[in-house]
Amino acid sequence: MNKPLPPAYEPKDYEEGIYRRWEESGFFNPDRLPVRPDAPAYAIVMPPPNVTGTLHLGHASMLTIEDILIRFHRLLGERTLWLPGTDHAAIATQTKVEKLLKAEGLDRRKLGREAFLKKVEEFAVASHDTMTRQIRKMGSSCDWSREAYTLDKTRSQAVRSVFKLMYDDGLIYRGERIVNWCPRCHSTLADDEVEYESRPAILYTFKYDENFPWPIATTRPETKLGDTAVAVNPADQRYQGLVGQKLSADFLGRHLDLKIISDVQIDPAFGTGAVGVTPAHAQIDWQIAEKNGLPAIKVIGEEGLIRPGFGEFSGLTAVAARDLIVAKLKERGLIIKEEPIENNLSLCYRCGTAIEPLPSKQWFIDVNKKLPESKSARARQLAWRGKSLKEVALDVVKSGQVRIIPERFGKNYYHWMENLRDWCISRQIWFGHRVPVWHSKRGKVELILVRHGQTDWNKDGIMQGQTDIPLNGNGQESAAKLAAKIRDEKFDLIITSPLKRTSETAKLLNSYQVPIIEDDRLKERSYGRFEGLKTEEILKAHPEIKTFQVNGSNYWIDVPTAETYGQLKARVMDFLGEAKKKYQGKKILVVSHGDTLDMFYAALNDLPDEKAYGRFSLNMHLERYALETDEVYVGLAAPAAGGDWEQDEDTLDTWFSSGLWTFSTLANQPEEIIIKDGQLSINSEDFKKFHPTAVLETGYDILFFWVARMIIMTVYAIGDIPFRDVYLHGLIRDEQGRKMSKSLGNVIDPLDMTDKYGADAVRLALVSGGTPGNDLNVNENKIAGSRNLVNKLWNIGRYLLVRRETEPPDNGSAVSETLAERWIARKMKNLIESLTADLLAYRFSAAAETLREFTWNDLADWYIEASKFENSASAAVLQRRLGRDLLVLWHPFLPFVTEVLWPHHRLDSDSELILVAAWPLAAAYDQFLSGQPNVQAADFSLIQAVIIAIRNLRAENKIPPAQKVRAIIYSEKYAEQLRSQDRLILNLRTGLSSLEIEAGHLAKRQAGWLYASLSGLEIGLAAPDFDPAEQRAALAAEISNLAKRRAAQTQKLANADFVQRAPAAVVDKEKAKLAAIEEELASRQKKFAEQG
RNA sequence: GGACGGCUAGCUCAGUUGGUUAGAGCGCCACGUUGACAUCGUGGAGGUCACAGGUUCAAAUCCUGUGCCGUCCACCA
Repeated sequence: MNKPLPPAYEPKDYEEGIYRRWEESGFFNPDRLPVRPDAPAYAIVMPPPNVTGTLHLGHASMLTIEDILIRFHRLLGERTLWLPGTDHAAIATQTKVEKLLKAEGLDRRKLGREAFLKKVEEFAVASHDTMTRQIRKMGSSCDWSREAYTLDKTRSQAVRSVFKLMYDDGLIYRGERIVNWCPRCHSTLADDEVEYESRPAILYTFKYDENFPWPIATTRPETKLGDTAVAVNPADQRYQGLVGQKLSADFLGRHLDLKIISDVQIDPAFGTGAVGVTPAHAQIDWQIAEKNGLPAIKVIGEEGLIRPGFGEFSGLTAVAARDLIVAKLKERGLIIKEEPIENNLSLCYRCGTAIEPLPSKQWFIDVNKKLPESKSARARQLAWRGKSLKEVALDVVKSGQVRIIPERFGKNYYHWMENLRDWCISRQIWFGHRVPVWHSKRGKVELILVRHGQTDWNKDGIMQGQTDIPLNGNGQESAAKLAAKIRDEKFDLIITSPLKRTSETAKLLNSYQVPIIEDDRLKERSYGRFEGLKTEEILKAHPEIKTFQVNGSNYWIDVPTAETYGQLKARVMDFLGEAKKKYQGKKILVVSHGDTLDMFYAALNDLPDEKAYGRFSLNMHLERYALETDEVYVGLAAPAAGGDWEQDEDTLDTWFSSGLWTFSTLANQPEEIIIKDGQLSINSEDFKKFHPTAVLETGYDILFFWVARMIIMTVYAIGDIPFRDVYLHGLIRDEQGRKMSKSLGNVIDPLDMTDKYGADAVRLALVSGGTPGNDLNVNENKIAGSRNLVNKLWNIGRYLLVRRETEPPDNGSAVSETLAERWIARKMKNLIESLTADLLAYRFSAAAETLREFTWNDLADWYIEASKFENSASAAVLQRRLGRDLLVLWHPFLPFVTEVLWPHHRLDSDSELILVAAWPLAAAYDQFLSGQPNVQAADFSLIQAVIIAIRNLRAENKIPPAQKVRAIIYSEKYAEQLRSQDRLILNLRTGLSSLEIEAGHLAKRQAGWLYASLSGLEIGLAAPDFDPAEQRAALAAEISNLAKRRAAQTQKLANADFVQRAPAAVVDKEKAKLAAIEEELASRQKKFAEQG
């Protein structure tokens, strides 16, 4: 402790050791803090950084702000907890690892789920370790004993519990919806995970076919294969009267049934005013389709390729299909216009791949459903009964229970929340929380479909329908052949159409003699009076029958007097519905007919009917399906009932788990998370003490991603708010206000900076100049500037130590003897008060600024300088107090340097570590202010003014610093006061050889002297070499300036409106000002005249 | 298209409910070895508070409009 401190602070020599001492002290842990039993709790949960790599300046800024809050509240004596953690960041991490694998020539599918997850975990662990080291480097005083991870056991328990609760309350459902699909990630994305980028595109105006009445416009011709309607604006004159009609088109060989509908969302001015509606591949179209009961045809599949069933286009990428379609349309002269436009392309926010909107079966959280009545008292207080998640989440902010800082972001929050759609929470990636849903394997029905063999009517092209024709030899033979092939397959049951051709087939296929059930619903489509006729004769006689061709055969859409495809499909759906329930766990062979099986195909593959036509037309092939039953189990673990359950393949959106962060982190064991009375209950001391947390501090960029979701999830699960305040900091940008990014090469690595300038300097730079919600531009210079302040503080500390050793020990007097002491004591008292207020109000930059000003200007430049020339017995006590308090005030900002200095400055009653010192008391300075009440501390500013005036006079008149000069001050009013401080005036860089103070006015300016005037006093400096003309010119300039000010001031006071309407205090102030100006002006004018 | 933010000294930013001659840090200029600190000290220059109207006794501050920069949301079929 006694070894001398080096003249410059070297952060590297101390930081690691200091942090270690803090950690070893245990004081980061609120349980081990020496606080009063009734001390208020103060908790912040750290926004968990993603385990995707390393920390950037944004993290550093977050850590700094939170650490300032935490250290401040710890110094205030509160039971303070800062809970650290990391986020598994499902998609982000998986994408990162996939990239790394790609470099090794591997991909996740080659590895398989388990091996891949192992790789991801390895990566996550490594990056976790790097990051926690970096967090320590910044001096973060978080409680590592409570560290959490969004994917650890306790957090998993929370995730599953909340999922189950929401499922049981009907808030989580599974449904087929249009989702944002990333073909590269092979997963859905939430609405806010989609980014938009303006890209040039071509808007094609074209006709579906030559006969179609109007052209339509699109940038995505390939999706037009799935059009099911044409929409126009209801007000559009051009299409009046057409709405409601049905048209069909032959779009490059594909039959389209298009309904003409109207919708207000259609802009009549865009393109042709008519829009092809593609429900499966556009959000808006999906909504329009829902409103109008239109079918959705899925054209593009999960791989981003055109799905089977679209002829030559199938298997092409969307872009290749587009090119081909455009080329074909051109060939047929159907393209009317091609124009380049700027198109807003939606991209995956993680990998930048173009998003493909497509319908998919996913898990959703219903944000609009009314919540069941809650049993908890707190929940009733929130008045959420009968409200939706969305409404409650709005309510807690609108009512002020959760306060957003800065306030203006509240508006953004409301807007976002009000327009929130159901939240798609399932992802098709592997890394993350697996959806806690198990599907019953036992419940599965295996269906094998097969068509009957040939009959004579088949052979002759005669329409059979429900006419009962037996198999011919050919048919029997092929059935027997197939029977041999499937001889080893054990069916539980065969269900067949009762017609001969099918029941005979069924018998031939029944190698194991299982029961055969006949079912009328499996019969062929009825063709009524056309049965028994040759097909070409029918068509000749009835040209009105619509047909179209698939694979060389005609398919008939509307056949008079016969069963429609719709009716046939209904039979099939009915059969499937019953089979699902009746034949769980069974393997069933279904023997049926061409058209009927086509409808099976459509139903089982979720395809529109026309896509299925002809599927079973040619030979006896088998199609195998597993009928998914709806039997699911939702729970915290796999159901115990044996191995008949399979867990859902999907994982959860990473924000689902981080949405639970404030309370899931306050459980220490999975066992502490319990579902009770339809509410989640966290049975831990931590939860009772620290929830809701005091403040959530994070960047405004994740207000929606995270903050909003935490509010939704917590309000629901706990029936309480997650935090009282939300403090949103701005983003850290480079000096030109650009985002820091690797590609721009403008990234400042916080570690480089801490190495170079120390963590304290980096922290201070990240806080000063920043206001909530506003971005902050940072460059290295700023950090260097902060380092200078740190060094200044270091040297103030050193100087006070030197003083203590050389000065006589204190006399115990706590009453300030000198004016400078009373002045600085008053300043310090005010500082403590304003700093405390600033920190409580999250005004970090203002607080740092105030502190800096006090430290550098008031304390170092004035008080310490003054004290060098004062012989005061009270100095020792005051300086100990000042030194001690200064360090504590700076500690939240500059934890390291203050801790290094602390042992030298702490009082005997203080703790050994500044980490747990007591926040300064403003009242402690009253004792220093109590003596000599007739002298005001403010009078020190007179001395300052005199000193500055002398320095000015010298500098302006170029008197070399080395040249000592005589000085005389004339003053009626202040003579006594000035005399008491003459040592300061003589010594504080004024360069005086002697000082006389005369109680009276300067009678006449002398040649060889320089003069300066202040209100109520005159200063003269002996300058024999100086030209009096210059002095006179300076005086003249001063007079003119004063005269101008007097004129303005007089005018102001002459204004009757001002005098009448302005508050009296303001008017008085202005009057006093005028008087002062006039007095000064008069004295200058007098002098000017005398000199003349 | 909607919303929000910014525009104050060369640069980065303060400026609380309207009320001294609009501030700080960095940078710049000049000078400088007073018992801690050149990562320092002293002094200085530098501003039509984006623009145009308005309200008011009084506007950087409140209102309206415009421009530029930035961000978010919606969305382009």
